[in-house]
This record gives sequence, C-alpha cells and structure tokens, in this order.
Amino acid sequence: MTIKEIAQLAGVSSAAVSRYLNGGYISEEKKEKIRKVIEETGYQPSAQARMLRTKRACLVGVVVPKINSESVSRVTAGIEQVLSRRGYQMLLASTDNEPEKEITYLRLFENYPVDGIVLIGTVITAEHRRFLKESKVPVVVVGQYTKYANCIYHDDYGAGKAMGKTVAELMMRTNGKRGTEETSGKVAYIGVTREDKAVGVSREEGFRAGLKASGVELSEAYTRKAEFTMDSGYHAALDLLDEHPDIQIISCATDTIAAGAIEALLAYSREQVPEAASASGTRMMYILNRSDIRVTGFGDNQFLKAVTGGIPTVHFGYKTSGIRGAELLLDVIERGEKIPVEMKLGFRMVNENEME
Amino acid sequence: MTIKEIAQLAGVSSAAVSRYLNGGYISEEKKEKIRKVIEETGYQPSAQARMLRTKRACLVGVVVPKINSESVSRVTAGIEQVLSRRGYQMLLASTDNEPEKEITYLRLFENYPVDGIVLIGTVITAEHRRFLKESKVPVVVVGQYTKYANCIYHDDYGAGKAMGKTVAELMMRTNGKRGTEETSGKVAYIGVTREDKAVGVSREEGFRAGLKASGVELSEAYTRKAEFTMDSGYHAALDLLDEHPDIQIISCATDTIAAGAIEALLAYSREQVPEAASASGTRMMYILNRSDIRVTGFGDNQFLKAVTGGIPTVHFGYKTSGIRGAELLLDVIERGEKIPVEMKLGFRMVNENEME
DNA sequence: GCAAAACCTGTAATCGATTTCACATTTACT
DNA sequence: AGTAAATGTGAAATCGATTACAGGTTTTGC
Repeated sequence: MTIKEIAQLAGVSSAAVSRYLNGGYISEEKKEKIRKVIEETGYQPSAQARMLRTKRACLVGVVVPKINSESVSRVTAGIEQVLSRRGYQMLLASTDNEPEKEITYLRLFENYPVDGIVLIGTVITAEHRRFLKESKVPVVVVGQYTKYANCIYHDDYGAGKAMGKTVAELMMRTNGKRGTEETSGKVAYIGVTREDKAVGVSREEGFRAGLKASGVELSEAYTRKAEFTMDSGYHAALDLLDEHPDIQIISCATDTIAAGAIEALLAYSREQVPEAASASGTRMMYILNRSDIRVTGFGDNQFLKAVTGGIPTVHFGYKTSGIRGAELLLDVIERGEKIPVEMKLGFRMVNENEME
Repeated sequence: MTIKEIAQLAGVSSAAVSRYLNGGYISEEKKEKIRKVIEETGYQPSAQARMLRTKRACLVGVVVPKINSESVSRVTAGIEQVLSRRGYQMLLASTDNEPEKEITYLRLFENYPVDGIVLIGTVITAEHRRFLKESKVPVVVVGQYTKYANCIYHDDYGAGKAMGKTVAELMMRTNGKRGTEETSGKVAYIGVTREDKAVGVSREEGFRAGLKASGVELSEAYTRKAEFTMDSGYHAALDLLDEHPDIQIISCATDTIAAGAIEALLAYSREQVPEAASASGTRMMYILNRSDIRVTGFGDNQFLKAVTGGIPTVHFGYKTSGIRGAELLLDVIERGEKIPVEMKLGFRMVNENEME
C-alpha cells in the first residue's frame, strides 16, 4: 500500500492524502473519503520515504556497551522518559563492549535516519573523536568526558576519593590502628582498563587519593584489572586472595565486579576451610562471619543490595544523566542550540546497612 | 554529501559511483578517481535512500520487554551472534513491559526499514495477533507460543513440573514426612500475570502438577502475583511471610522475583528477630541458618548464583532460542522459507550447591 | 576479419513519501 | 463591490540512492 494507491482509491491526489496525514488544508468531504480508504486498507505510510523527504524521524538512537546492566538501564530509562514525553522513540544498539562495534553502530545511526544519538561511553578512541567531530547528527555522550560533543559525566574522581576515605576508616576501625604500616597492604583494588577514563582512571585515582588522605597507600601488588563482568571480577579476586592471604578489603571499580569478588570469597573459603562442613548456608555464614574480608563497589546495584543486604558503594545519578542527556539532545535537535555543554553530576555514598 | 556531489567531484555519473559502491562494471581509471574523492570527503551513502530503493537493510529489529535482564540479554546475545556472522546488524527496542509500547515499536520497525523482527514475547494480545497476521516483514516470536508466526518457546510446563517435584522432595526431606497434610500449606508460590501464557500459566500449572504428583497441594492462600521485578517479589514475599509464619519454601516464577524474596527474608528476620544483633553479617547468617525457609526460582540467573551460592532454579536455553530464532528469521528473509515453524526447547534443573 | 560476448557509461525511471507552486474557490473586511 | 486573506487542490519537483536501458567500446573466438 502506497500513498498513490490510497489516493487513487479515494479519488484524490497523493498530495491530498499527504495533507490529510500531516494536517494541511483539506476539505471535510475528502477527509472523510480518505479516512475511510485508510481505515479499510489499514494503510501505514512508509517511515523511510517520509524521512528521506523530511529529514525528521522523531527517533533517537542510543549506543550502549551492554544491555544486561543496571547502570545502563537506569540511563536509558531516563532517556526514554524524556523522549516519550516529547514524542520521540528510542532505538538501542548494544556493542558488547567492543569499541569497533560502537563506531559501526554510530555510523549506522548516522546514515539511518535518526535525529540524534546518545552514546553511553566506555572508551573514546581517535576513531570516536573523528566521528564526533564529523557527525551529521547531534550526539550527546553520557558517562565520559569529551571535548568533541555535549557530554554528561559523573564525578568519578570525587566518588573514588570518598570511597577511599570510607575504606581507610573501615580498616582503622577494624584494626584499631591509625598507623600506615599496619594498614597499608591490606586493601586491594580491582579496577578496569585505563582506556576507560571515567572508571579506569578518574575513579581509581580518586580512590588512591582518598586512601592516601587517610594515610593508607594502595600497593601495586594489591591491584588487579578486570573487565566489566562478574566473571572477570571473580577471577581477579580469587587471584588476589591466593596471593595475599592478609587482604582485609577488596574494593572493586563496579558493583558487578564486586559481585564477582563476593563469589570468589565463597569459593575461596570453600578451599581454605574444608572443615567448614558442606551443609548449605554454612559456608556463606563462615564467609560473612570473616569480618576481616570485606568487599566494596561502585554503582549502587539494587540486585546486589537486595540479596546481600548491601555493601559500601556509591550511588551515581544514572537516571538523571539519561534525563539531562536526552534534554540536551532535544535542545540541539529542535532548537538548534549551538552552545556546547559539559555537565558533571555528583554522587552519594551508600554505606552497608546504613539504616542502623 | 550525496552521490551526485561525489559524481560531480570525480567527473563521472552518479550511476558510476553507485556501481563503484556496489560492484558493477567500472573501469580501473574511474574507480581510482572515485576512491580518491570518497576518501577525501569521507562520503557515506545514505542508508535510508538505499533502502528505499532496494528494500533491503541488512538489519533486524528486536523488541524486548526490558533491557536489564539476564534472560533477555542471553537471547539477544544469541541473536547477535547469528546476525553478525551473516552480515546483519541488530537494533533493539525496549518496551518496559508495556504491551502497547510493544505494538508501537513493532509498527516502527515495520515501517522503518528492517528486514525482519524478533519479538521477545510477554503477552500476546489481539493487537499482537493482528500485527503478526498483517505484518509486511517476517517476524519470529521468542519465548511464547503463537500460531500466527514462527515461534520458539521453552518447555515451561515441564520446567515447572520438575521444580514442583524438587520442591516437594525438599520439603519431605526437611520434614521427614510423606503425608499430604503436614506438607501442604507450607510451600508458597509467587507467580506472574496469567496474561503471560508461558510464565504465568504453563510454568505455574506445571509447578502445581509437579507438587501434586508428589502429594503436595499448593493452596491459593499461599500464592501471590508479582511483576517481573525484584521489588515486586520483595513485597509479595513479605506479604506471604506476614500472613503465613509457617512457610517453608517460597517458589518464585523467576530468579528476579526470587531475589526480591531473599531480600524480604532479610527484612523479615530483622523484624522478627530483633535480638539477632545488628552486627553486619549476623542477620544474613541467621537467615541462611533458618533452613526452614528456602527460596527457589526459574532462569538460572548467574548474578544470583554468584552472590548467594545458588538456589534451586531451572536453566533455559535462552541463548539457544536467540540463535535458533535468528536463523529462522534469516531463512525467511533470505530464502523466502514459507513453512511455518514452532520450536520447543528443553530445560535443565539446577540445584543449589550441585557440585557437592 | 567479423560476429558475439564482455565490458563501460550515462540518462532517466524508480522507490514512497512531502512540499512548492500555480491556480481556483470561499470568506472577510472596508 | 472590490480587495485581501484564507482555504483547497493537483501537477510536478524533490529527497538520495539503485538499476533498467540504450548505446558505445573492447576483447574473444573461429
């Protein structure tokens, strides 16, 4: 069914049908005729043809690193909220943490007709920068700082620092000491690639700074790199525990990694304490009882909080960043806003069992 | 940059450029010229115009109920694996569990040019059926049975039944009894809307059948309905625990709901056993120690398994269903396969601490 | 050496919509 | 009444690509 056929059936010109569809001058009489024909045929105009002509799709593309992620879903929820209120729809492209796929999908969205793109950033390569500079459609980057596009990012350094202080305090409270020698070397950190400036650099450096401010030094031997997966966190933590039996706190760059670390704690105890009988629950009790090994994260994952009761973590305004990002994007799309914007969002410490 | 401008710059016709791009007859000389111009300008052909003409996009749209979900992400991972191998790209639309949005996005994909659609189904309304019957583009439904499209679904009834039997056994082992009176009324079930035929009907009826086969009856007073969220599971479980202090097992329709139930157990114990001191970990120990309240789920969520050590659950071939779904879709798209297919995939019981 | 096949090329039609334009008809206002 | 403004209308141009077609050149085969 094309607009021509509809026009023919209704005995009008295709222009009339188009006007009917888009609210131009059209007599009641023809309106009725067209309405009827469309009703009968179930005609739906081709979005592609319309977009080819009008250059407007009322569509926004969002490129995300993975879909099974609470942080990502909070951001997209924020985006979706704004978009749907303003009559836009949202399409997602997941890149599975492969930066090249990111470029591919950015280009897809660029040529495909979307009015704007939100990139939930991980790493910003030269390729990314080139895209941002040359892109025909407006782009907003969420989660990473960049000069080449409007961006909204979180205060990862500040969050890291706050966590560092919290961890240092936790250690001192546990050990009842305030010296450096006694506490250093008992806190471990599982980070991510430094290519990710927000999480891999700022957050980690903030963490180090926070520790240092409280007189604790993070030793290189006590750090590991992981991917953004639970599995990867599991292996990194296991490795740490094997090598350094004196570890008291494992701080992780994300809650997902922290979940993996918790899993490792379970497995570790199974090996180390075979006499802790195999009855269900016993191991977990043992683990949780070992108050000398604690895990911290970043991101305030609700799932983790629910099933473990919560670990020290940081709440970022992910949903807010989605909301602001979408608003920024629509400003550019609809009002042609030209002034570049960089927005930094704060955070909130979430401590284990904070209700007490 | 359009093909015409490129043609102009290279001193050839637009047809020549098109042939260069798509591999038609073209002399080496012009090839070189065009290559250079494209190189310089960074020209990228408009996908929309191309598709308008060719009716092929090498794109598949996937409509999902939510993105922050392990099951959904496993399905999409399977789809993506097949698609990328065959040179297709994947676009996602998330509906946030709102069936009307599902229709909206299905229509978007239909008019937007995608070659095919995968619908990860929740409920199939009359509206859905109408779409499936009339759709211009091929559709595969994953996760629900339907007559109106190729579909791939899981053996939810069988899985439910197996879980029912497992639960019954667990109860008997705990109570050391085989009678009906003593065991009935101590197992609770948190299900979902019956509009979801797979999870809300088949899975639940299977569960009931499984229990019954072992002489246990699921009483209506011990069942609740929840959404597909942790929060909803939390409230349902709390409600159950409040009303029936004798509950021994809470079986949940999904692992996500089960996570909520575990959270409820934590909160419940905090209220019921105030003397269980507030020291971190103590509550959790208390909970896990209460071997008389257990939680089961469906879906084999890895996150849940990692941080809790695992609960009895069922593993479905989500990734496989994605793979098969994509293959089915491509068969229709590329080879015009006409024979309708219904595919039922099996399952595997996963029991807590099965390694022992 | 000559026909057939293969190789190149540009013009113009096409995809399915929107929108400009030129023109006709009403309605409103001095 | 006479002009201006508002309302309707369809033909044709347009968006940016692909491709059928018609025609020209070179290569191949015998």
